Amino acid sequence: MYSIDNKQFPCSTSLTMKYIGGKWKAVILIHLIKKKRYSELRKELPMVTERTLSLQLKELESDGLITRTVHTNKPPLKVDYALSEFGQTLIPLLKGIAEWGKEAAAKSDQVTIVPC
Amino acid sequence: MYSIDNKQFPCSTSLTMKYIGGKWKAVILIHLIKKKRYSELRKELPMVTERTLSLQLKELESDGLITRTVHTNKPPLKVDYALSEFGQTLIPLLKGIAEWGKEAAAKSDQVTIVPC
DNA sequence: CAGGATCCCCAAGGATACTG
DNA sequence: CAGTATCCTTGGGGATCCTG
Repeated sequence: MYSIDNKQFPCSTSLTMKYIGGKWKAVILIHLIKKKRYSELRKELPMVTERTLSLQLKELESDGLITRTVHTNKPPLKVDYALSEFGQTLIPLLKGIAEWGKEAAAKSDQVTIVPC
Repeated sequence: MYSIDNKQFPCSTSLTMKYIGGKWKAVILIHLIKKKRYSELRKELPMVTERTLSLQLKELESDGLITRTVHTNKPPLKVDYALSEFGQTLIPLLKGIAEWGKEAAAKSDQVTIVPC
């Protein structure tokens, strides 16, 4: 049994899901395997709304998975996001998740592949 | 871009999360690596409420990840749940998720390990 | 025994407009 | 450029009781 900030997680699986669960966290993390500007991230993830993206980034940062670096403080701002050392330990898992999705799409007849 | 039942998934990662995301799906799946009776599952997962467990099991079944087998139709019923062939392809990933959680708990100073 | 039915609530997430 | 602020919707999940 694990606990973070007085919230309980009954097993290691649920603990991992606290970090990468939710609708977009894993997607954002996998895009941050390469360090990226906020605006680049937005362009790559148009399906995630501004508000949600920035909330998720904050959570990921406070969870210690990513780092946020501000390069100028006079507008226009430049902000980089990247995986922290801790976040980098997730890379194999993230790649596994993406890979399984691809294979599942190929196998399952419930999934259809559509052009963007 | 993928689509299931008219819902859009922009990348393979989000597709995987559709299957194992949510608060309990991965936890339930990992417990079903060994075939199990409904009542056994309930005992092992006391933190998941009845309603949620049965809803999640239904979803997992309709997603094709698990199979449900009824052994008697006169009460008392006996029902087994197990990973389907498709669901079994998730096993390495599920183990990876559980494993990362353990290591994260050991490393992170935000996580505390508490007795049940 | 293995769930379904009901009621409820909160938090995740969406849309849009605005700002240091 | 990189976010906040505000408002709103929805559905995931909890608690409890009931049933084939």
